[in-house]
Amino acid sequence: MKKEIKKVPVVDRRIQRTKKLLFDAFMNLILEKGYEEVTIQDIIDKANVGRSTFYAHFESKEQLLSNSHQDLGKLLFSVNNHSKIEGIDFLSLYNHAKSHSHVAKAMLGKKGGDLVINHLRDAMAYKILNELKKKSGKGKAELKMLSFTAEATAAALTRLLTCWLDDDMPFEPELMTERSNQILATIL
Amino acid sequence: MKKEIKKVPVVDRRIQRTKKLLFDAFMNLILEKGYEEVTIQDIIDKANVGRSTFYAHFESKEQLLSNSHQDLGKLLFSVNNHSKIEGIDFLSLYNHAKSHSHVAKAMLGKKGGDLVINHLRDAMAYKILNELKKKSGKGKAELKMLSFTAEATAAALTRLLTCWLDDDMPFEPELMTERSNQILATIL
DNA sequence: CCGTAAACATACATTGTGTTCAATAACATA
DNA sequence: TATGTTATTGAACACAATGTATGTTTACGG
Repeated sequence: MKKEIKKVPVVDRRIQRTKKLLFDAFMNLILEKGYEEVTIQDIIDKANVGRSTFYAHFESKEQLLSNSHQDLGKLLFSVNNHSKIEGIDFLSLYNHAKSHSHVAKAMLGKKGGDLVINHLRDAMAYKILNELKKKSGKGKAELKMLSFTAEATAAALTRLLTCWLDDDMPFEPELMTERSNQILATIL
Repeated sequence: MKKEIKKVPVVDRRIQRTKKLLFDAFMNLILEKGYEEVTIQDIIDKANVGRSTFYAHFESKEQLLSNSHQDLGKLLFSVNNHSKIEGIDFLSLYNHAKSHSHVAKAMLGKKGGDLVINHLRDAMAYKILNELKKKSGKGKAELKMLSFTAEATAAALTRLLTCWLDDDMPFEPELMTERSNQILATIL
């Protein structure tokens, strides 16, 4: 048999470099002029990358964004091994946001688009609804109002995070976690 | 004296017609393909209005939108003469949304942009913060957290409305008002 | 009916988009 | 280090939307 050992798909360094250049340029441009105003032309200019190179990797700025914000989503609340409660790990969320505040502000701040924010909110709503279902009847109307409640609560929690970021994180993650759990507790 | 009675600045019928054509076309286009996708070209095509005519009245689609959504904002919660509480008149809000559901969905639904939604949320947050200030200390940190709470609550209430619209208003305005006031009560 | 002003068609320069292609440079690996 | 592979480049292209300008036509209000 031939060498089947090296199955690790080593990513070409050029690709890593290009993607990082594009992503960093995008983040900075968002903070400069706001998500909507940033064009692909802006990005490739600032990154100093050929036009065709951009389209070799992404097909839009949305895709360039969502490429890297999936990691965020996962890291934030999908797998929280240490937490016994299977709810949302707000402390990890706030700590992670704080230690990557530059990117976090670009993605979730007021200059950023609503794409990532809404995605985060939707994911939260899904989790919350699951929790709510456990503690309630199964009537059709009741279930619908329950999902509205989940959506509203997720919106509140997301807003709390984005305000905190936009205000340059004036409180410690621990305090924000406490406040978040308070809000969550009022509806559970 | 001459006739000073008719001080009403009668708006040229052509202007009214043009603006209505553009606005209606815009609303329908939003519901068809989503706010971001709609171009000015689309709007003037569907409205069957000359390109230069559009720019004679508006300088962007955002302005075309905000032109008419100010009325909405006012009608919703700025002046509520009949309500004794100087809070937010949710019943008027939901009733108004229901009786103009086509426009309301275009402006606040998931196909609509986040421009109007965020504006509504901000206005709510402002009102809520004022209420909160009355019932709390004036410490600097305390005030800041209070404003976060106001923002979060406003986000929740706004989300409740938009979900209700997107779900084709499955409950009566009275019930939604009750739920809204419940949410508000938990933080006041 | 008439003077005014809105709407019109048209043209134009500008900018961004998305794709193609041959030439070049950087890469992984042997 | 040599070699085959692959990412990147720059240029060109067609296309669509933007925003502005102009002279003409149309419809309004008085």
